[in-house]
Amino acid sequence: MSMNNNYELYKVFYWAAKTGSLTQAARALYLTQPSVSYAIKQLEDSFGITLFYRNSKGVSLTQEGAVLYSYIEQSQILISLAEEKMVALKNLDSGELRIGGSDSLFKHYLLPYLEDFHQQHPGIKLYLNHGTTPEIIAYLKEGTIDLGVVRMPIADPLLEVRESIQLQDCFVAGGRYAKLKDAVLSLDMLLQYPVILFSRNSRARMAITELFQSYGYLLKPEIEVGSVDLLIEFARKGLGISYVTREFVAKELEEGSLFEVQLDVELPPAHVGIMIMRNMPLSTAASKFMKLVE
Amino acid sequence: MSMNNNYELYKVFYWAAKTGSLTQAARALYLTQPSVSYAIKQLEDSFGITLFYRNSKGVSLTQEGAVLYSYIEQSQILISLAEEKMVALKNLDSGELRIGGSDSLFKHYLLPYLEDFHQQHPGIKLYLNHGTTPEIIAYLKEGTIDLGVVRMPIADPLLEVRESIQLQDCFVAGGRYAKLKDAVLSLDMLLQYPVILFSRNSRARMAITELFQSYGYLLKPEIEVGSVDLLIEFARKGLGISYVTREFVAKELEEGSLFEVQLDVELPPAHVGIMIMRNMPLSTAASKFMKLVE
DNA sequence: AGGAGCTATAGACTGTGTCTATGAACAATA
DNA sequence: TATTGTTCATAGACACAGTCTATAGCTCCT
Repeated sequence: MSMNNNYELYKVFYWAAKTGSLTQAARALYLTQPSVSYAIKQLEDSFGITLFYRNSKGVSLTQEGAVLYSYIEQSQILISLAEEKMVALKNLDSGELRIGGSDSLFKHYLLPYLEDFHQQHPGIKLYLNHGTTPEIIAYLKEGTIDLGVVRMPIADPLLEVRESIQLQDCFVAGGRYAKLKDAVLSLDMLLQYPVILFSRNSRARMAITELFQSYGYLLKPEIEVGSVDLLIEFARKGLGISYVTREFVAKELEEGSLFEVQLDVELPPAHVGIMIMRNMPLSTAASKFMKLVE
Repeated sequence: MSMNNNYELYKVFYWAAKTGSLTQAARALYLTQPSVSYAIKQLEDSFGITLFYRNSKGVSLTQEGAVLYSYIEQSQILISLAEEKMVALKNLDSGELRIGGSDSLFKHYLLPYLEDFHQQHPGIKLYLNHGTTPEIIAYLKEGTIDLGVVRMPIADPLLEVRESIQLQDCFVAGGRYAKLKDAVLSLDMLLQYPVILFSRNSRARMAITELFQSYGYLLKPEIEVGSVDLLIEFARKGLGISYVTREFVAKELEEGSLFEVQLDVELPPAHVGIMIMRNMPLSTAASKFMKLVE
């Protein structure tokens, strides 16, 4: 009558109808037979409708019981699927991981971790979202990505930033400037050469510009490019001296197609930070990935 | 972790997700906010997964919470539909009523009740199943019909029979035998005339044959037909004297197209019984119909 | 007749899901 | 920067709903 049913009763009803036996339903639900009997009675009383015929070999649905079952069966199946799905999400057999960052960080820093993670959890879909630092922060705040990988420092009260590895930016040149290989340049000497920098809105660009400024110099690039690859490529071709992250040109430095230009001042180190939303729980996949990186 | 959830928790989850607020969910469920908070926490703990982001203006689903919701929403909608349907069944706004009986009983006895019932409950589908008494009993036992309307007596321990109206069978003839109108015949006198009987397996036929037998006569029909309508039609056309239920030829007797042949013995009355399965609950529609007939 | 199923009922107990009261965090006012 | 009104979380107390065990009644089968 009251129609304010405990949904638990439907679970009992489902198993009673499915097995055709209150005793078997009790076994399936880890209950005793009287409990099941009681639950079914409750459900019947609440509707004012008899749902089962009771006979000596079990129970069978009445006309009305069969109607109810046609709905409840679907409903219970959905719940079972939901529970399976949640286990899968928990076990990282399924789900998604959405990361924001710059192309270069993806390629030179995150790639090995991503490969590792993907191998461990092939069921997790990876979404890599690249953009500038402000864009990444915006994505994070609107929930489009789970975490962002950017250069420090980040000072946003809504964000929690975990410092990761330290990178060292430096100036590199190719064979055309081989004479500089063993020299130690001052900043103003460097400015005699064409400099290639990353585009204006990058944090590395801002950092080095400020450094020159603090010594009273104006750093004005000859060439400005939009990707680390081009930065490397142009330096190798001898178009100028590129300001890049040393770790990102490790291969080129080793094989000798690029060499580092020594300076008489120390360049500031760059820290990579992993940003997440403060006070917001991470998805299982995201927190697992964070652990992997640490 | 345990995955042995009380399904009641999903109801709470559904409303929390739907309204985006634990407080509003509590209102919808007639609970207090802490109860809802507790329920959600339980669900989250059981999965080991955070389902909601909590912020100062309510809650919103996490990635995983949204996955869960996509399943649970459907499930809850189905349950709501089921509950609505049960109310409809209870109120007889929907459902079905399946009755077994002979054509003649449907037409001459049940019809007014059926019309009445259908007018009161237009949502109930009527299924009329005609057959012989043993067939009706079989239908009843296999659950194909809710109740059967047959002639008494019925002696089956599995059946419960409620006696309804009493019918009186009699012999009727048409104009060609007008000379018998005021006569009172004995059984052997009647046997001088062609007799028209209903088919062998009918209970009325069996009853009258036995009566003749008890007086030492053999009743052998000239014509044997399969419907009451034909019984009437043949008598009117003068093909013989028909044995029919008086109540079923009331119209013909009144308009004078048939008259009753008086006998010097009393013919046994026939009782109509409504059969249902003993110890089996009736559907709401069926029990309502039973009341209507009484 | 006896036994082995099934479901229903009675009575006792436990623990879960309630409640109230309060705290803490945040947002939107003044 | 207080003030007020939201939100959700937590603590502690309590009642009763949903369990259990034990038993009875019924039907079917050997």
